[in-house]
Amino acid sequence: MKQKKDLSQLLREKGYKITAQRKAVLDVVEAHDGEHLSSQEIYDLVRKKFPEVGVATIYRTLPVLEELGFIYAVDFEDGCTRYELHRTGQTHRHHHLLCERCKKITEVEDDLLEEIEDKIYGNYGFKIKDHRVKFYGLCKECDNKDNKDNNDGFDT
Amino acid sequence: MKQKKDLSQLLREKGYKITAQRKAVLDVVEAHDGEHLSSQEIYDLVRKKFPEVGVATIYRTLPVLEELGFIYAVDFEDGCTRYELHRTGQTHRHHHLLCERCKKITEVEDDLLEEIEDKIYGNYGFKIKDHRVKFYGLCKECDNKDNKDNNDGFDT
DNA sequence: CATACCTTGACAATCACTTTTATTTCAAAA
DNA sequence: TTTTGAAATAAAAGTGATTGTCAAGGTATG
Ligand SMILES: [Mn+2]
Ligand SMILES: [Mn+2]
Ligand SMILES: [Zn+2]
Ligand SMILES: [Zn+2]
Repeated sequence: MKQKKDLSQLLREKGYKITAQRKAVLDVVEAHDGEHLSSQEIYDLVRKKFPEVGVATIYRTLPVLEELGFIYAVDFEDGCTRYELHRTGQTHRHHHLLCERCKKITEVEDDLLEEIEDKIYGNYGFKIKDHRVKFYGLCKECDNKDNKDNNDGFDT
Repeated sequence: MKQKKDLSQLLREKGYKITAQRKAVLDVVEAHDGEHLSSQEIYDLVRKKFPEVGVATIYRTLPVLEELGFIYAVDFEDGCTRYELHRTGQTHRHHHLLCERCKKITEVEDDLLEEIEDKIYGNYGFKIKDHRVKFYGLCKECDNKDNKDNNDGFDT
């Protein structure tokens, strides 16, 4: 109820029309803050409230919401585009930790990249506006499990 | 002629068979070091030397070469998987700078992330093994062009 | 309300990639 | 060498996500 009236406003500003479908799609993504829903999952969720909506509408709406800055597309290389809420205040995309074992995804809100981005500007003259960062490895739980399993010192 | 005999060796070690198709695919990626070829582009290049090869073979071979550590898959969100040579000595994936204006892709060989990865291990207990990092912005040339175009101080 | 233009739903089409099937090749054993 | 069975291949059909088409319906103004 805080970002909702901005949708109408922003749609209008960009010359888009205000429709129930567009609101419904945003509602779903907002209701699932913290998750990374696929287009199909969003479609299924929208249909619960709005059974007659078409898939194409979902696929057309998501890029519009992204353009307006309400959502971000994310890619976890699982064969489909996923979306997450762009939380107000977030200036850059947050990073993701992907556990190779249990597939859990953890969000890292700290940006941590300013220094690197300065170095890159110095070395390449490339002016960075945003980034996509994924870290692959083992989450705390999976790492602990590993260490318990082979706690003999074979490290060669 | 330096990594080529390793292919046979590694294929054997992993229980894969040594085939002309697999060699031909690696040859193509090696011959295009510095580029980011799509599966289809690789297919077309392999066919020049090996006209009877099938697409499916290309799609099956690329993940095998990736598993063996010869190539990396990269994703520039243009609807297809691209591959690049895994240069010997490279321990982590290098980063890419993507210019939003001219679409040029620049490689950053410096890792620069050790410090951040330590912080993440401290804060989340997540043990990082590798990463995918893309920076979006303006390359030096496009940035210079921009600054020349509007060199009046409108910054509000 | 009327007009002009957007947006939508249904569904066909596309696109990258995978699976299937019949056939060939590899390499270990005879 | 020749045999032989598993593994790999080419070609074609299939898959699943996403996009294009188009007639019908909705939205914003006057
Ligand atoms: Mn996230
Ligand atoms: Mn590269
Ligand atoms: Zn885990
Ligand atoms: Zn540029």
